[in-house]
Amino acid sequence: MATLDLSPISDVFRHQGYNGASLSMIAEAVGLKRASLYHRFPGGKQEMAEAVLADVREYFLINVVGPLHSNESPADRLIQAIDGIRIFYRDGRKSCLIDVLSLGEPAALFRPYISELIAAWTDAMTVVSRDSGHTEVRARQLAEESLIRIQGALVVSRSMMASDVFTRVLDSLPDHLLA
Amino acid sequence: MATLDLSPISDVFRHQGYNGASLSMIAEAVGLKRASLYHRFPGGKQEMAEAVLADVREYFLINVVGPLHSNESPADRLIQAIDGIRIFYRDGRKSCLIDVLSLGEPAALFRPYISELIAAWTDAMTVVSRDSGHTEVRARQLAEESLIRIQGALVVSRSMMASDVFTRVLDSLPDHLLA
DNA sequence: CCATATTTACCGAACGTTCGGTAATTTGAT
DNA sequence: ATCAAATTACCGAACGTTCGGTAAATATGG
Repeated sequence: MATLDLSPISDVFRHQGYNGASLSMIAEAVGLKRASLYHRFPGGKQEMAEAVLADVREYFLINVVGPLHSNESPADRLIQAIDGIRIFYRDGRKSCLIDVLSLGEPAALFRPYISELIAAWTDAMTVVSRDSGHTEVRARQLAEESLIRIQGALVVSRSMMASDVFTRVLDSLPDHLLA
Repeated sequence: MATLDLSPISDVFRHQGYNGASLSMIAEAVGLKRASLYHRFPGGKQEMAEAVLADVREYFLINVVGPLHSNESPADRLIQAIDGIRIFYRDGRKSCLIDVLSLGEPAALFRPYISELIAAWTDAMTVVSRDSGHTEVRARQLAEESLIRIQGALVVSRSMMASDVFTRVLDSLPDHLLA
């Protein structure tokens, strides 16, 4: 059986975007020939991207959204979630699929997946912020703001090749999000 | 003669990314045949992107950086700059070349241009923040933070197709940046 | 008429995808 | 446990299309 490891494919999409990610790159990344990819993904490139998105979704539910909903203290929950985020983005060295897959005409194919991902993430941050003492409305504002800062930090640190920008934003999250 | 209008090319790059922007798309956008582009841009696709970046740079220097350095009040300066930003990004409906051109392997070609653009922008916001009463160090922090929030808002509002996210961030800029 | 601008026609390479076929593995009946 | 049958995994070669780019021919304006 040996279900294929999706993270090399994820890396290609995150680094190249959807259009920029060629099947040759993907095949080389997973150690298969181009044709063999169609055994694992009969739906072709689009199915590969969808599989990667599902994989990312699972990671986020387990390592970010899950911790944010636990019954520990808001501060502890947020610390765990931040760790999950930091690891996922490799300290800001890896781009975000939300960013990268929302470009060009292929974006339409993934909008539903991406919207759901953003919603789950924002909701979870809203919960931990509210639990720390903020009103529901304020908590939602702060959660949205946090998502924006994370995405912005990823763009800026990538375009300047300075990953400390991302690290700094992550470290400041508790102060921004919690009462 | 009639020097070519670069904004259609800019739009293609911003919507599709560098890899995703094909010469066919660009040719159609400017109303020329593919081959004719090589009369205007002997350097090919890369020269087109560089020309667009130079065009963007000029816009920013005139409509964003310039106003931020004027001798009006910091609040008035910032308002003018925000207008320049809002128009440039069409209320968040258009992506940022800084984001889009820092993806994939072609990113290396544009890193110098992009770094300079970011530096000029950040410096200008630092000036207006310092002039409003903040210390140099704090002003620089806030300027960097503002750039991050703008870039993040562009990503989020694009991926959710909700341009109000971007508008809200722009409107909140004076409160964040000025003392 | 001349030069510049634009076009048509074309190139090799890479694209995503399909297909026929071959190892390798799993299954099922003995 | 054995061995043929069936299934799974993978590959090489080729498909038609589009890519970025070039050369030769035509159109346009001074």
